[in-house]
Parts: sequence; C-alpha cells; structure tokens
Amino acid sequence: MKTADPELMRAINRFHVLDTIRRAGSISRVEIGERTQLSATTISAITASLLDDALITPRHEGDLRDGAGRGRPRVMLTLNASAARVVGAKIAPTGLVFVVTDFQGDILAELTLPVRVDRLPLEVFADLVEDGVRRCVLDAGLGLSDVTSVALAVPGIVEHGSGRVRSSSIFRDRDVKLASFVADRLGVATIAESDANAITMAQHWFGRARDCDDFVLVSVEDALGLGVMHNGQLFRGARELSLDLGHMMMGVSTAQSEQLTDIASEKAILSGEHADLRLREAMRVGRGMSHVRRLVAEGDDVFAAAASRAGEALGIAIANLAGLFAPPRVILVGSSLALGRGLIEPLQASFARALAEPLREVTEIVIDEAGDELWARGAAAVALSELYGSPWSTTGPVLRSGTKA
Amino acid sequence: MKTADPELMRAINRFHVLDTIRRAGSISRVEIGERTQLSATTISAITASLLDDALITPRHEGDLRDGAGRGRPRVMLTLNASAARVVGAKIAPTGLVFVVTDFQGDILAELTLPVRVDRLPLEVFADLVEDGVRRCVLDAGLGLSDVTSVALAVPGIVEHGSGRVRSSSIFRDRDVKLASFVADRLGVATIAESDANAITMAQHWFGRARDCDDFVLVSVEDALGLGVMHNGQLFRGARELSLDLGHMMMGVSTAQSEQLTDIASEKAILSGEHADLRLREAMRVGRGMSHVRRLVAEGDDVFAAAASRAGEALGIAIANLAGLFAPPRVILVGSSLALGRGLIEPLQASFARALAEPLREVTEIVIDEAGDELWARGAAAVALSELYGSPWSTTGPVLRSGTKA
DNA sequence: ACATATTTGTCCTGATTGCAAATTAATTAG
DNA sequence: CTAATTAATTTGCAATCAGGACAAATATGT
Repeated sequence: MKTADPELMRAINRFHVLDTIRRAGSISRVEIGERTQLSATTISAITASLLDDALITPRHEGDLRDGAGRGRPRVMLTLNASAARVVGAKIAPTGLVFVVTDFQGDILAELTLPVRVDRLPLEVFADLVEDGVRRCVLDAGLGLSDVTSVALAVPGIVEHGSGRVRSSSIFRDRDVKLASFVADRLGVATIAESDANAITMAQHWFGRARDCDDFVLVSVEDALGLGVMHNGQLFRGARELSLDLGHMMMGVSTAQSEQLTDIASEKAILSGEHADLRLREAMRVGRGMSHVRRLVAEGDDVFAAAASRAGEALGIAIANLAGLFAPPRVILVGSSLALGRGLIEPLQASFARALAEPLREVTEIVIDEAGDELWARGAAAVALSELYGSPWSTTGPVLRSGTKA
Repeated sequence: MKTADPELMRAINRFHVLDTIRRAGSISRVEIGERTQLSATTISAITASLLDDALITPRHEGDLRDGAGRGRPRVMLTLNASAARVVGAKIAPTGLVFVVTDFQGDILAELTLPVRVDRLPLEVFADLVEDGVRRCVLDAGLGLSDVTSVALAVPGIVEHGSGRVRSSSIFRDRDVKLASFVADRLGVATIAESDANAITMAQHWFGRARDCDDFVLVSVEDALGLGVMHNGQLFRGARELSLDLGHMMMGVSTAQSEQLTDIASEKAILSGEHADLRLREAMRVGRGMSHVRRLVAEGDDVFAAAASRAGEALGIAIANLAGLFAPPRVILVGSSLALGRGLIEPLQASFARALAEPLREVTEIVIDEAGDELWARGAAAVALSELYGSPWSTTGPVLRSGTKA
C-alpha cells in the first residue's frame, strides 16, 4: 500500500492544478482556486513551481475581462505546449497511425501507414513502428531527442505496468514485451496500452466525455475492446490488465454459447463463403465495413442478418456492462460502426430491452465515429497523463470527492 | 475532487495503522512500521493518538518474544474491543439475522428471526428490524445507547451513500429510504449496504480472502449478488450503486436470452409445477435447497437438470466477470450452494471452459458455505470500516436521526 | 489629473504533517 | 553490576496548507 507523505500530498495537488489548467485550456489563478477548492496561496505556490518548470506559461495578452472589469486583471495560465512532445500510435491489423502531439495533446503531425501488420514477424513489425515514429517526428519538424515518450495502442489484452502485450491479434506470440522492445530501438521511453483504453482516454480529454468522469466505452473493430473510466481515471483490472470484451461468453450453456468475438468482431461479420472478391479486397485494407454497408443497402440479406445479429449481441453485452458499472454514459466507437443502421439499430433495441430497470432512464448511449488519429491521440494522452505526474495512476488511494471534514 | 491537505494525509495514515492493527490482531509498533512503511516516529505519534482516543490498548503481558529476546520488549497493541459496538443485520426473504459486534468485529450476541419478511408493509418490516436490533443488543448485555451504528445488508441494489434501497425482492416499492427510516426509529446512525457487499467485506475481514486485496464474490441465493474487492476496497459503481448479477442477460439475441435470475436464482431452480408440498414448505423457511439436494440424490431428474442448468449459466457469468476484473480469486457463497455437486460441478466445468485463456491458470474458485451470521458480521464490518475513518471510498455519510453529524 | 475602490497575486506567520537522528527506556547476556 | 541490544520517544528539520496582511494593477469618480 501507498503511504501518505508530504510528497504525495504535493503530487496530488500539483496534478490537480495541472489537470485543471489542461481542461480549461486557459484559466486564471482565482478560477483554479474556485474549481479545486485550494487556497489562493497554495495555488500561487504550485503555479509558481509549474512556471518555474516551464510546464505552464502566463498569457497576459488574452485579458478578456468579461465586462465587469474593475481591479487588477487576472493573468491567464496555459499549458506550455512545448514543454514536452509525445508520440502516440494506433496499431491495427490494417494499418498504423502515428501522431505527434505537444504537451497539451494538440496534434503536430500525423502519419498513416496503410499496411497490414497482421502477424508479421516481430522484427519486421518493429521496423515499421520505428520507421513510422521517426518519420512522423521528422514531419513535425522535430528530432527524436525532442520526444519525451512514445505510447502504443494495441488491440487485445495489454499489461500496462510492464508494457507487455498478453494476447493480441497482431502478434502470433503471447506475452510480447512490446514496450521495452520498441524502447530499445528508439531510445525513448515507451509505454503500451490497450487501444480501447487509449480511445477511452481520448474521449475523456478531447471527445464525447470531456464533461464526464464516469463512463464506459466499447470499441467494435477487429477486436472488441472495453475501457472504463471510473472517477476520472482509467479502471484497470487487478494487476494492471486491460479489459477485454471479446472473450465474453454469450449464452446460458456451454453447448449453445459463443464468444462475443465470434459474433460481433469484424471478422465474424464479414467472413463466410458469401464474401466475394471485392469484399476481400476491401477487408484487406480495412474498408470492409463500408463495403458491406453498401451491399446491405443494395439488399444483401446475409450480411444484413449478420450485422443485425452482431448488433443484438453487442447490445446485450453492453447492457450487462452498464449493469455492472452503472455509468451515466456509454460510448461506442470503432470501425465496425461504419456498418451503419444495420448494426446500430438492433444494438440499441436490444440494449434498451436488456438494460436493467433502474438504469433505463439514466444511461445514454453515444456513438462516435472518430478517425484513427483520435486513437493515436488517446495513446499520447495516456503518456501525457503520466508525465503530468498523476499520483493515483500509480496505485495511490482513490480520493473521495465532496464532504470536507 | 478532494483536495489533499495535511488532515487527509493524517487520516490516511491513521486508517492505515488502525487497519494494520486490526488485521494482525495484536502487533507491536515496529512491526506496524515494517508493514506500513511508515517511519517509527509517525507510528509513535499515531498510536499515541489512538491510545488517547481509547481505540487501541497496550498489552504488556502478551510479550511473546520469539526466543531472540535481548533488548527492550515490544509492547503489543490491540484494538480496544469496547471502543464501539455495532449491529449488523442480514435481511433475507426467509428471515433476519442480527449480530452485535465489538470494535474488532467479534460477535457479542446473535439473534436469528426465522420469519418471512418478503414484501411486508414497510411499517411492519421496520417493526421487526427494530425489535430484532433491540433484542439482540439486550442479549449482548448492552443498551441501545452503547451502539454506535447499525448496518443493514439487503439483497438487491442499494445506494450506499444515501442509504436507499433501489430495488429489492424484499420490498414492493422502489427507492426505499431504508437507512434513514430505521435510523429515525432507533435513534442510532444507520447505513444500508447490499448483502453481497456485506459478505464480501466479511470474507475480506474474517473469511477466505483475508490475505487477498483483489477478489470477486458471487452470492447465489434468492437474489444473485456481486461484490468486487479492488485494491482492498469495495468497488462501487458510479454513484455508489451496488453491483448486481441477477440482471445479467445470457444469450446472443433478445429472443433467446434470459436474465440470469430466471435461470439461477433459488426461485428459478425450485419453481415449477414439479414442486411438491414438502418442497414448498421447505422453500418457505429457506431450506429449499437442501431439500432439493435430497430429491436429486434420490434420482429426481427435473431438479437435477435445473440445477445443472443453473450451474452452467453461473459458470459462464462468473467467467465473464473474471474476464473483466481479472481477480486472482473468485469466492462463491450463498444458500443455493447447499444444492451441492449437482450445481457446483457444472458450474466449475463451464467456468473452466468459458474462462479466457490468459486467466485460466491464475484464477481460482473458492466455495464458502458460511452461515448467515457471517453476512450480518460483514454488515457490521462495513459499519466498522467507516468508524475507522477510512478516508477513501467512504462517502458513506453515516445517517443520523436527530443527533448532530 | 488625481484619489479611491476593487480585484488579483504574493509574502509572512502559524499549525500540521512527515522523516531522520539522537535520546531515553527496558530488557538480557556476561 | 555493567555492557549490549532492542524498542519507543523526544528533538530538530523540512515540507505542506491555510489565513491575513500587503503590493500591484486597473477602473471609477470628482
């Protein structure tokens, strides 16, 4: 267990202030005080320290004093964008997307490598990643030495702490020490995270959950991922394992049950002898879903049935998750959403029907068709949040909100 | 979010020390230091304060110096059993069980009321509870004024913070403000908690998970409950809602799916026209399961099939949970376990088959046929853990009737 | 133009906290 | 009876936060 010492206290408050500044974008000291309930003097001390470390910068100019301008104008504080640069990468079977962001998480450069990386030999794969990172960093007008850390978002089950990929459709092997492997090549600190956690973080920082500290995210792609934001932090299972939805068994008995992957993953929906040549081509480049959408629109029954079946199963699975975590919001992302209504309508219908009564009115489903760069940006956000010195991502005690003693 | 000040720091460390003493039963200051990693001086200060508040007592006698006795003997510290008394109650459809414990959680008195409280009018129900508490307190040789708080463990979905029972088979109504209702009658601070969380706490403090800070517990009774211990604290969903397993939908499509309750709750297993008179009698008094076990042993196929079906479904559900939380241990409790192998073997088989690969070797299932008093004791433990001043996760503002908070 | 009001941010004091080192206390070994 | 040994407390130091006084920067009023 973590012992509470002054150092921890400082870390907590420092992180808190930094995070408040990040969320606001530009904010004055007094307002930080209002939001964090810290005393003015504490704010002053902490911001001074942050200014000293060049993590934030004052912005005298933007003195948008809202009418009631009387006394001394407040000076706005902003994250110092150039305090650090990180690289985030989304790794998917059909391609890699790299993003270089500044300290705020704003994108400086972006690179898409539409290459299948499915089950490549590890060396070859690492070559691709290394190359992509280097190139993207160059595109941003930087050198590798300017990059503080690299974050890789991988589908499957990832052990964040050790940077290991327990199992993933990308690798043939289990237990790939991805983070240290890449770190050795690049000479830059590297972390690995599940792609679902990355996009969860992205939604929290940049997307549909900026206002929301508790939500569940389900990603529907080749793999079925799950991210849970609980009390403003990523919920990780025991031993830092990322969560996964694909292994969920649907059914009452072993005989007649299937893993959700076998029903609702891209592969499951698209496969079958029915697939014609053009579809196979589309699949190879990750555009299978839009292709199928067209087929369905043109009256293809088989795919329509598969999509509907997948949607229905997903709706049930999501309702079960909602029953467990009771989140006010559920966010749906992933390439399979390109299937459109044929997937989503059955999903929402079965979700509504399966959701437990007391939650029915308070849980909303949000669908977000974000591009791959948001996932990469989420990976970057994971790296940044660690740079911010988050004290409680490191097993600190979860602090309760509210009641002052 | 809570702001970190010295007060919080102290609260954390104080709780930490108190909890260490509780776990050990009897422990010296040096050993506390070893376990908590706190400095000797801090320990000294905190224990002095605890001694001052009479929460702990020194035990000079028990100087079991393990052979290598040279220097000054360590003085052992123990919880002061009489620092507080709490009442824990397990509320089940077939009866109430009350327990009075001291500050350590040791049972001082126990009272079982084998009365059906199923859907009684709220007033009548409250009469029973009030009566049971008063009587049990008397049995312990105490008065109600000696009792610091009362904790009620209720099946169903409970909002711990507000003490509300969202939905339960016990009450016809939704949103019963149970805690404040009972608090008003007894004039004693009262909290409500789901029965699953209570038994989870009990397993952590007294039972099969004393060594284990991460586990999942599934309770199989009339209702299907779920408790998750994460990092040594009860995991509560957003907004402090207790978790529930009964609403989990098993199946790939809405058409052919059922709630787990309808497959694996007691009612589901026992019901059917097949039930004869004696079974109905047994059910009424909560002994249905042992009765059925006998029937199955005598060759009753219908019940055997029902039990097996329930076990299979439960195994799948539990495997899914294990996939989400990745706990090293899963504990099974509840009256339905009295069914014996007819339920448990199919459960373990389907669990083993449904469990995702990477967890297969690291997740163990433990079955515990604890009596009802352990549940009540768990409720008491929940109340105690708040008395200990748990700085995190608490938020359970203990509800008082008239008295000032 | 000048004085006053108002708001913002910083400096100083006081109360806590924690840790490290020295000090006192209570034993046993010889 | 003295020395050695281990346990617990006391003392000194550094850090935190909070509250109040003070300086700075601007708006308002005459």
